[in-house]
Amino acid sequence: MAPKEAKTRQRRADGEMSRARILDAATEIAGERGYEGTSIGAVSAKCGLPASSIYWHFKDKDDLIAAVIERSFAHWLKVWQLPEDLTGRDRLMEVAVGTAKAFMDSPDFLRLGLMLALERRPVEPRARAMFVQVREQAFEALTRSLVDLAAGLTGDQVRQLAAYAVAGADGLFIAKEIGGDSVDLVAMFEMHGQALWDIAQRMIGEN
Amino acid sequence: MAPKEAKTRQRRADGEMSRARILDAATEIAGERGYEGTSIGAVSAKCGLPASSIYWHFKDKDDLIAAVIERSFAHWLKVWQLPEDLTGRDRLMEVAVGTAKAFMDSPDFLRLGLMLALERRPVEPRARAMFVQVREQAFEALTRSLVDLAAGLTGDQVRQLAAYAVAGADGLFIAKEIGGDSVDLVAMFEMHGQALWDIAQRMIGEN
Amino acid sequence: MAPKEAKTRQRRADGEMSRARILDAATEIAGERGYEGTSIGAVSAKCGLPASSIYWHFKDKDDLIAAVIERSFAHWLKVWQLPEDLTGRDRLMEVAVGTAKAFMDSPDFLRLGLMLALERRPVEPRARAMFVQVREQAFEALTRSLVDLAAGLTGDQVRQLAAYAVAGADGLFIAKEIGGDSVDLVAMFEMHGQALWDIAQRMIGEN
Amino acid sequence: MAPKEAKTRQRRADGEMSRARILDAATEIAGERGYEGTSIGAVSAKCGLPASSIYWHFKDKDDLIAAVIERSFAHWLKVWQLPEDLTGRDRLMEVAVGTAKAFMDSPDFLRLGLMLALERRPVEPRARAMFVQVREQAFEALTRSLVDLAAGLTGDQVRQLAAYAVAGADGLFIAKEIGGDSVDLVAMFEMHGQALWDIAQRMIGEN
DNA sequence: TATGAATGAGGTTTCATTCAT
DNA sequence: TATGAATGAAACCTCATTCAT
Repeated sequence: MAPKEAKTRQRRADGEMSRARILDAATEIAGERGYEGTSIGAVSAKCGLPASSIYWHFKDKDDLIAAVIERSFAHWLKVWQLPEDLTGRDRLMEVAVGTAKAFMDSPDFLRLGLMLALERRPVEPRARAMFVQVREQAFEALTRSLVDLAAGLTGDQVRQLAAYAVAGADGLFIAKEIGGDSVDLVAMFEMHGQALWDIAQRMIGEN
Repeated sequence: MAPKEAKTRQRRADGEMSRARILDAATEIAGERGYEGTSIGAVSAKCGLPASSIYWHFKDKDDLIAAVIERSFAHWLKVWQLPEDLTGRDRLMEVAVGTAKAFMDSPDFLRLGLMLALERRPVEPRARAMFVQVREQAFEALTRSLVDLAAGLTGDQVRQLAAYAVAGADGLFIAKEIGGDSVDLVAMFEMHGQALWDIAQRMIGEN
Repeated sequence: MAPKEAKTRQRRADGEMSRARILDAATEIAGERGYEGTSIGAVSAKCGLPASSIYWHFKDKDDLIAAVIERSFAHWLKVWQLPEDLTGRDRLMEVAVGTAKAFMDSPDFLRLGLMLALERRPVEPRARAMFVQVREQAFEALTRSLVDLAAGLTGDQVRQLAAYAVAGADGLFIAKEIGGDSVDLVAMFEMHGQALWDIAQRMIGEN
Repeated sequence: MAPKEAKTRQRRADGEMSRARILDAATEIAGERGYEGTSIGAVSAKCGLPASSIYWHFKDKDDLIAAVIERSFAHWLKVWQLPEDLTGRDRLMEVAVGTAKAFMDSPDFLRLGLMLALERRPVEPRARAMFVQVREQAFEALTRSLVDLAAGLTGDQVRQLAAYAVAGADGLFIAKEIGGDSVDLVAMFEMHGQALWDIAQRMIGEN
């Protein structure tokens, strides 16, 4: 049905601002309902702009969700700071706890990303490719950081360690999503940090 | 050209078989595309029965997907056998490797379940509730098994350990889903088993 | 969806009783929702018999609703007794009040009938024809009775009077349906009886 | 063959006109077939706009039918003019005859309204509420007019008279709907006017 | 820089009905 | 005397998208 008059009539509409409003709405909805669950109509209703305006700013739905991922990742990188020199157990634990807090602070990015990552679609959305790609970037950064932590490990071992670190983080995020308040995410991440440290030490010892 | 599977019009009514065919189709599609991505039309096309017949066997889409989860979980439990007495490092590693293999053998159940678990919908699908519930069952079973492994741990510690075990498994599954052949799931699960063992030992030592 | 096990398992099912159960359910639903609003599925759910059983007892939906009208009319005739000799004002008022009570006692028949009567469908349901026909019977009976009341009126005048009597009754029924408890149907019918009496007297005077 | 009405694809967006076309089609169909009998598909076919366009202009079917009632009532009020001062028998007869003519001129409004009024649905359509409401307005107006006619009546008596007037009108409308050309609606309404006059006089005399 | 209106495809579900048993 | 299962058509409605302004 014809949308009722928008509450705040935008005189002299500002393109950037409209784009941001659309992205805000799409981020929220997509973070909760995934790709298919995010309809242009729902985004339009949430941001107050007509659906056709969304198509002025974004080529199509795929483009919109990809932009959501892109912006969310940039935001995420601001929240989750990985130190250049990840040396020593204490630094590792700091990063672990920081990751837990970043997850709790802005879970939408990872929730949407994981939903996208799990789907197997005939034609893969650009958004999924984008998530996998930015995730890869994060993985590379983590790998570089871990080199400092675990001098004495082979490149393969470092990568395996990084993969395990990421997997654990994903899994703990899901645990928190399912368990809600009953899950102490910080404690779980401390456990994870400890596990990573132990694994690294054992690897070094075995080399 | 190879002859199309003869579209044997089911004259002889065989409800159980039809139900199974519908569930087969729905399991495959939902495992790949998630809840929203699974359309009744697609299920109908895949199983050969008209959409209206699906509604003879299932009340609605929600009911169908919930049935998919239910049956997939039963199947999963047959593939993934948890020993009653999980004692010693070797047994733990066996379970870890077994889990890896079970994941590779039938990934649809967990893929669909995780997609459901991640979604935040205005009205929660029964299927999600069902997944969370069967997952809880699995968690309880694991907790019971771990008691044998780690005599000397408090109940809270065992539960934390179990939660970490499950989270790691989820995360590694996702890593495999994203990374495909480049991920050696068995090796990763061995690492996870080792990590769990280390954590348990450390906890016991600290008590 | 496949209907859940019927509560009372009918061993040695009795055809007449099944038919009656179906008619009971259909009468209730059709009396509330009209022809289109009455679905075989809803009747099936209400009477506990599968839809296919309804087709064993009735040729099609049209046949079912026609049977509802037929049975309801028979029931109505039992409740609403028109005396053979409608002579004098008192008798007229008795009939008026009796009609009011009959309406309140079993409103389903007239409600469904009027809904059917008002509809203009490309192919007219048998049920509508049946209602119009039984209504015609009632009209004829009333006309015969009124002859006694109003000796001195021409045939045309009697028929006009009967038509006005029926119209008033219909209208008052509708007023009660819309107004509910706020309408005193008996009082309104007493007014109607008085009006008919006045009209008849005036007609006689004018002849 | 006469050329089909050129299917002038409305390139130039003219919302008001489209809305009117939809309402025209819906009014005609709903006036003949009632709420359930009015399918969006049929309205779409009749007005030439795709079904999805109907949903641009109206939230849902309920909204559409309610709009039909609203517009039909406005139209009805233009055709049926009730004088402010309804004094004297002649004025009353004029109104009666005017009502008969208005019914014959545009029967759709009342036919649909009565069908809606008779239905008892689990969730009441907005259209029914709207009909009952506009009918109430008409009733109030009539009550006010009758005050002039019957000075000397109590408020309750005037309301009862108005209710009887409305009921008679409804009933006569139905008689015409069923009887068709065999019913002389104007003559019947003259009878009704006379009856109302007699009742009023009798009431005044009795007070 | 935007948007009102439109549109065809497809979504879920219900419909009346049939048929083999 | 029934009924489980099936079925095509059609119901209501939402979808992503386009286009003229």
